[in-house]
Amino acid sequence: MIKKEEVLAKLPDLDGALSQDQREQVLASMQVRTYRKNELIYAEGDIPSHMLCLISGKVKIYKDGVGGRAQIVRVADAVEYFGYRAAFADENYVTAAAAFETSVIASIPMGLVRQLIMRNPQLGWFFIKRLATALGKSDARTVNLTQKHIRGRLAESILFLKESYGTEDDGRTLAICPSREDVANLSNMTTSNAIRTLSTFVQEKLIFLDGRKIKILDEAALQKISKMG
Amino acid sequence: MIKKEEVLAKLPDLDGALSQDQREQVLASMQVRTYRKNELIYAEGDIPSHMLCLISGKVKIYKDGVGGRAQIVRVADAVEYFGYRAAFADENYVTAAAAFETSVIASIPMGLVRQLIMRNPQLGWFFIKRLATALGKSDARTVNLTQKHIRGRLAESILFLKESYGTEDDGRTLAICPSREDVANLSNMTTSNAIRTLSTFVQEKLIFLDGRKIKILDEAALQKISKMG
DNA sequence: GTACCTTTGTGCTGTAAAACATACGAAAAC
DNA sequence: GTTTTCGTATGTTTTACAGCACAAAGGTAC
Repeated sequence: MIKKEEVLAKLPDLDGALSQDQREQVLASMQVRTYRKNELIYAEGDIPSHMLCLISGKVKIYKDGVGGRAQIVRVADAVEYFGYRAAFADENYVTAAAAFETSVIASIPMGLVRQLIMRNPQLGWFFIKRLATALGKSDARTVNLTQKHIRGRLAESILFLKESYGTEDDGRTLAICPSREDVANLSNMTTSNAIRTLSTFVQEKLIFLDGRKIKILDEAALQKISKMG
Repeated sequence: MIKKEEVLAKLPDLDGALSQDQREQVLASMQVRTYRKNELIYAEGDIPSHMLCLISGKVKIYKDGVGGRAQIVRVADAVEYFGYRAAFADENYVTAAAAFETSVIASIPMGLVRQLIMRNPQLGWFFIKRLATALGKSDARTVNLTQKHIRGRLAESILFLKESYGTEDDGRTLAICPSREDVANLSNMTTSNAIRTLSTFVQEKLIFLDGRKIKILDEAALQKISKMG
């Protein structure tokens, strides 16, 4: 069982935007839950009643496309807010979210978030910045996934995972251990091709694989492959 | 020459968020310019000093990808604000914008926009909603462009153009006349394939072509093709 | 332990779409 | 008025990749 007090210490204060009073309001109405590995956090079509905050763990946000193939569109790392886009756009969720690994997530009623934004322009600015950044990334992703060839997409995904989740102490082994299917869903390819192309990367000494662990051996080369397409 | 007074009448007041005072501030610092067909409005890497408002005309926002192939990521129709994402995200432009056809565009200094948002939460909310909606569309676009086959992508683009720009009085002829290259850049395909696939759509009586004019003959079928992939 | 299932790895085949080639009419440049 | 350029159109070739099929390895249940 996670105690709210423990979360309290970790909860980011939305870019310093909240007053002590508002902060307490948020804490009072906040719920905390733990999700197991691969557990669904919300599904496509769900009503986005709460904003979520990833206290610890890792989360993938994905869309199911044609023929059941999933595409991971975003990921969240601790500590980070997520799951608010649909509510702001006045839509139901068009994506689903699931835990990459065991994750602790706090939820805050969207109604309260809206109230706070209306009283606190700095908080509004916080979300404007986050949304604008995410939109830029999404646009870049659209072009990368459509125009790059399979090797370029895989190289990009590996760098994306390093960027998003960081590395272990050696600075080269990715902090996340995704299944081959997750890699495929990030890179817009079939699992077969993710496995195959990872293998050729190993042969070319670009990466080293140990089960699901991915160690980057030649980042410069990966960047080149990613850039060239 | 366009007079500011004419623009004034058309300028949307940002969802009714502005006070009369703020409105006048905007008008005082606003610049208006006309862009010719295909003229560049801003380029990738430019510094986004101004927010833009499309008073009349049509605009495409696109990214140049691998091998000089462009991908249209968004379009703007009159009257609509655009070109603010990069400034909000504190980045230089990662996209370029050009006029589909002759367009009149007003520009407002981003500094003023930021000031107004900080004083006016409702204005912040206006942009949060717009950004959140755009992000949802961008995510959907990512999946559609990557997973659908060429016919599905083309069908989707035709419906997207109808959605975005509407039709002539007959309710079936698209209000925009894009070049085959524009269609290709919307649909993530080569110009050759855009031409070829448009031709087969004509043969199948789904659409009728008259130069660059596109008339939708069987919207239900197009929707089915778009959905199936 | 055995049985079962999931994940991973590899080879083969068919095909969608890019690349290439070529042609033609219309607009633009001279 | 001629030439050049550009947009459109269509046929052919090549290739990257998805879709199997199948085997091995690792987990989990009993």
